[in-house]
Amino acid sequence: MNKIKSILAENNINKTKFRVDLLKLFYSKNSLSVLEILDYFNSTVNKVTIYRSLKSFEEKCLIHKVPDSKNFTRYSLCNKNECKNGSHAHNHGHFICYACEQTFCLESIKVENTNQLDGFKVENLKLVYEGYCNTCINN
Amino acid sequence: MNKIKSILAENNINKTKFRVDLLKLFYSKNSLSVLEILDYFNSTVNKVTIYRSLKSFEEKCLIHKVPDSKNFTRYSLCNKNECKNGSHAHNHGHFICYACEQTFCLESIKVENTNQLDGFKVENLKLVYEGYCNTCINN
DNA sequence: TTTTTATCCGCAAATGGGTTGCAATTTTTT
DNA sequence: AAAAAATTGCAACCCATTTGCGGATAAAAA
Repeated sequence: MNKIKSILAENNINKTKFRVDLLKLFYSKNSLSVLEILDYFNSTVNKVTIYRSLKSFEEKCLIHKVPDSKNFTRYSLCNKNECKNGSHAHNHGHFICYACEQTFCLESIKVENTNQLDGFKVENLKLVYEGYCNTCINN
Repeated sequence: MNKIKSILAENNINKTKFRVDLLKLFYSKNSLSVLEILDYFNSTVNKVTIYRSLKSFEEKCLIHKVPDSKNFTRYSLCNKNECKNGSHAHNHGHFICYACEQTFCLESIKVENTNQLDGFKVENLKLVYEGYCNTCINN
């Protein structure tokens, strides 16, 4: 997939084998944790490299952090309309599956922080649905 | 405050000086982290004791975990109407202040998971507001 | 109130996600 | 091809949280 390499190039990220494979992987998954990445590459890559690659991708708005069932670091691909110029405004809800522990971005659920709260100045709102995804229900 | 001791007694928790003081402290704060508790007691209590007391309180439905700005462990007093018999159903929203990093339970914001989502079976919904609390705005 | 039993406590050490320093390797630039 | 910049792996570290265990304390039984 040449698209992957051009994305890296556009964002001034070196096209090393690992980073190309990692970005490719993100295009095939809803979200990824460090451990899942480590497993996918069969520990042929150092975890420090993973952390640094994720940080780099995040700074270039390729991926953004998503809530995780265990509060670990987990990322999903950014939506180009939402995240730009190093600023992540992923104003959509998320779904966490109790069974597979996967996190899904709910692009259709737009989060508007219009709510006024007595005693508070609201600047942001986070919406996280939990339950079971269809894949887990039908397995 | 005799109320504190009777609550501990009802829940089969030993009324040690520390646990009485800790529960009392919860009645005077919106929420507490382990570090805040450690500071309050001027490190006269071992942090392991704090972790174990919190765990015990949580199991007895005296306190429940609340979201924290840094993903640390943070607890607030339970609402007797919501949490019972070791099961926590704190179905209300939360507010996290960017400045003081305090978490507030929004008892008035009831969270109903009525939303149907295509491809998912929703069992729970979490709502976290972020911004600035009045105390921080007016200081 | 003494004995017994169940809890609770502190200390030390371990666990585990995430980070940092640094030297070696690879990619990009010139 | 050489120099400059980015990436990698290794070891060590940081820090929140957990676990094992012996000793202390509180509650229950006698």
